[in-house]
Amino acid sequence: MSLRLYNTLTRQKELFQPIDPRNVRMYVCGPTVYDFAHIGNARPVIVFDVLFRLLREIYGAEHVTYVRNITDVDDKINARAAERYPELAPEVGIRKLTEETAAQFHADIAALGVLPPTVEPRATEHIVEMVVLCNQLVANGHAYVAADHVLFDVSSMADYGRLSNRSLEEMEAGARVEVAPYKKGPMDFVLWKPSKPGEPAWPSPAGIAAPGRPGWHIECSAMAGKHLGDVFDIHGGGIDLAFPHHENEIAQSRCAHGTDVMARVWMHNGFLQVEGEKMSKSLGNFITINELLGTGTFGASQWHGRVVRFAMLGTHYRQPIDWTVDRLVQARATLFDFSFLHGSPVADAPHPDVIAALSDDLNTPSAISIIHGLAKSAHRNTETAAVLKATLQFMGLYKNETQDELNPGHEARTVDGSKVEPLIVARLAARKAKDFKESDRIRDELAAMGVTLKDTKNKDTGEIETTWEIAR
RNA sequence: GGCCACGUGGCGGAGUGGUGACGCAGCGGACUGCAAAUCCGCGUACCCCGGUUCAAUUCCGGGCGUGGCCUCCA
Repeated sequence: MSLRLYNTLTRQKELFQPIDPRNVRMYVCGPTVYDFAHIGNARPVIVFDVLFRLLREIYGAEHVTYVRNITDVDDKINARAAERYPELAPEVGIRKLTEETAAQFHADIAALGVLPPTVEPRATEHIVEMVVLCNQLVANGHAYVAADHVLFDVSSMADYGRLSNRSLEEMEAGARVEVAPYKKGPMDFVLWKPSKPGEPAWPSPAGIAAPGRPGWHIECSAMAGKHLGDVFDIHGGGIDLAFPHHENEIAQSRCAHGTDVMARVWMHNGFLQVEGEKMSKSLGNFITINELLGTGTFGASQWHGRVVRFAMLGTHYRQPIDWTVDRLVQARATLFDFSFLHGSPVADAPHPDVIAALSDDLNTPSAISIIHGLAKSAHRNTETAAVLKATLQFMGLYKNETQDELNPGHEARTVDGSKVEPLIVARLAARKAKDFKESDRIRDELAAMGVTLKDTKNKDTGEIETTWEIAR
């Protein structure tokens, strides 16, 4: 099985060859924990969860290390904590906010069928590593100290801009931001900055007396380096992070460690729109995972996590995706169709064709197409049904839910089975007597109770047997 | 202004230099007393204009449209 992945660094699909097949290493930028995660945040989490699962399948679960960080030091966090917990000391309020937000994030993505990563490091637990990086970069001439800041000197790096495919001249020409006076070059970026009173502060690197805090990009370099080494296999994130965040991560890590690359393969998922528009708070179409799962505010319905996941994976990860109610409706309908697998046995392994489809740069739509093919024969063939179920489970798309469970908030009428059974018996008797008027009346009566009937002919006895379920 | 994606049938969405995936919806049929479920069948879609080619939706150029980055937004 050969895995091919699109590498942003080379702009083509490449055969994936891990540095060490006994320890395949992947890093994905996780959330900055200051607010509910939104549906755009969910995309990379889901997409790289699929890749994680695929790598585990190919190389063995114990041979994959997946690091997804939590960034818990950031200007937005400070601002939000002060706003929400004005009565608390800043560090207490910040801690409270980041803990709560991280817990919410975990609950949200667990509902989306996302496996926990191997390591989930927090930025605030890696300050020492960040300070070390800063010192290394100053020592080897890639960074300098100015006005109590540590700044990365982009002119010191020959191929800065390689990932996002832009030259320094282009960037400077296009720059629209006022350049801080202490910067040597306009594109130089902050590795470390002094803390204002009330802001989190740590002892600064590079002989700076004033306490300070890290810049935006350094935390990922520090955490990736600590948990995955100077060079690792895959780095993922949203396409909007390619510049400047990933570009700067690369600059810091490579210049500190003296390597040609930071990660061998860089993967970026496409952007997400909502109902054809950019998602933004001002447009009022900003939608969090939590709202989708629990509130019924999007499309006047609550959506099961697997429905959200299925809807997300219906589009290839690099394509733009338009998040619409209709998409969720269709995803839910498909999952309803698969719920005939409820209670059926599970095979040990997913279907190889699905692994093959995913191995072609995570072609989830193609994988789903193969799944539909399996579903066709699974209606008659219990072995195929078991493989289908294993395949769906492998992709995190189905875990033995009933239709009711897949339809949260849709107050399923509780139906008293003991009342249904006698009516079914009576209807069968009426049918046998060819009293179809009576049998239809009973079916209507059951329908009014919210019960849908299915008649099947028993292959062995030739008898008609009736099963029932609660109507959708 | 610079850089970069995307534009496929009513909808969603793969893919390919030449036999038009797949799903939803729709239509027809089988089965059924009727339903439901299931099964079978049905769609000459590739933004526009040029170019390359025996052949382009697929390659190249231009245009139009949508979106992203260059503003610590995944």
